[in-house]
Amino acid sequence: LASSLPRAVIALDLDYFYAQCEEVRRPEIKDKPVVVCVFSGRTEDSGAVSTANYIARSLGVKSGIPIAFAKRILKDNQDAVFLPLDMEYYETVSDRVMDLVRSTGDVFEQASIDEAYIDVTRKSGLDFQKAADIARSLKTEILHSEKLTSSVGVASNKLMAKMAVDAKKPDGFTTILPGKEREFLAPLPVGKLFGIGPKTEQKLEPLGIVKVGDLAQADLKILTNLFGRKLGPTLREMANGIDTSPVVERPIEQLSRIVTLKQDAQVFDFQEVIRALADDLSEKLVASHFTCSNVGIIAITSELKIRSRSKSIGSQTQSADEIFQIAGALFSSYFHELQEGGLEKEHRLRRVGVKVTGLEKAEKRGTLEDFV
DNA sequence: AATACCGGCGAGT
DNA sequence: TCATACTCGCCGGTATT
Repeated sequence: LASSLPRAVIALDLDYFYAQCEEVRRPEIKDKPVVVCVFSGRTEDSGAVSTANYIARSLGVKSGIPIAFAKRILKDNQDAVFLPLDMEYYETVSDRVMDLVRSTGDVFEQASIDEAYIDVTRKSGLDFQKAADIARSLKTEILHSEKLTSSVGVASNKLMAKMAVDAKKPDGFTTILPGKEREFLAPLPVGKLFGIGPKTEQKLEPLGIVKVGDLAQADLKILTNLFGRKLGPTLREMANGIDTSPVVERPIEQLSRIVTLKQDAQVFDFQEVIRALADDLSEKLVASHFTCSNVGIIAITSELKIRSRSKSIGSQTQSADEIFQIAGALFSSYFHELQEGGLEKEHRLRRVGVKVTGLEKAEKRGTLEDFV
């Protein structure tokens, strides 16, 4: 009953995307280490590395490390280039590429700014040679139109297509034929399976589950006890190369904005910051014709603990004032909670954010002229 | 008992 | 060493019906 019909799925991943976008607009940096940074503005080099090109990666610079650390690694490399994130530009490039990808498949699903899946079951007639040809020409088209290299994976479902993409990059091309899924996965360390991170890996290790092949045969009861009634069984399915989730273009379901404060604040004057975040979110909602029914706040403490509070509102809104009112109230009550709890330490906040969920497409409203 | 909501955690780009 | 800005999904607990 749970079996899904045979499919041909392509996963596409634009290589080291932000850094490659920077290389495209400034070709002279192509043979240098390029590091795209999110400067938090606390000090000169505070912040984290978002993406680096492969020259920088080969020297040890990777996503998530502090900018100061990256600079130390590259201190003897006089031609290393550190650039600030320019999301607007990357989004513009991404939108053009995604239009191309969308038009290549029967069904399209964008997974992130630089990743997408397409179902090509119909277009390929389930002939994997044909599916691979489609993937190959998509790669070529992206290279010609945008000068961007990409990696692709062709397989029988989204999970396996993703595992295929990850098998070889940059500029990779990997096909996993139907029936060869378990053979491909079995020798990999469990941590390489998409969805299994450090925490899950640590929980599996004491059970002697270190390879995906081990997980594929693990006891269902043990997995269910450890990971819950949904996730436990799913993990074993994944390890067997099974993934019935369809390729579907899904509307966005949440939006958030978060900033790092100039300094950790005990009782910070949040009015201004939260106002700005709320305005930004409202603008984004209006521009994308969405409304939201839930407003939340995010607080990251000095100890990097994440705290959140949220509130459903009875109706759909996209008003900056309303979002700001609710976010402000949530911060107020959060502070009161902390004071009553006497958690002095937790008072210090490093980053604060606002989040809206319960997104729905806004009814197309008449323009002002319709009313006068 | 089923469903909805909430806050925390984990994973990924 | 210092530690961004997002998005999505699941879990357990609690409230609502």
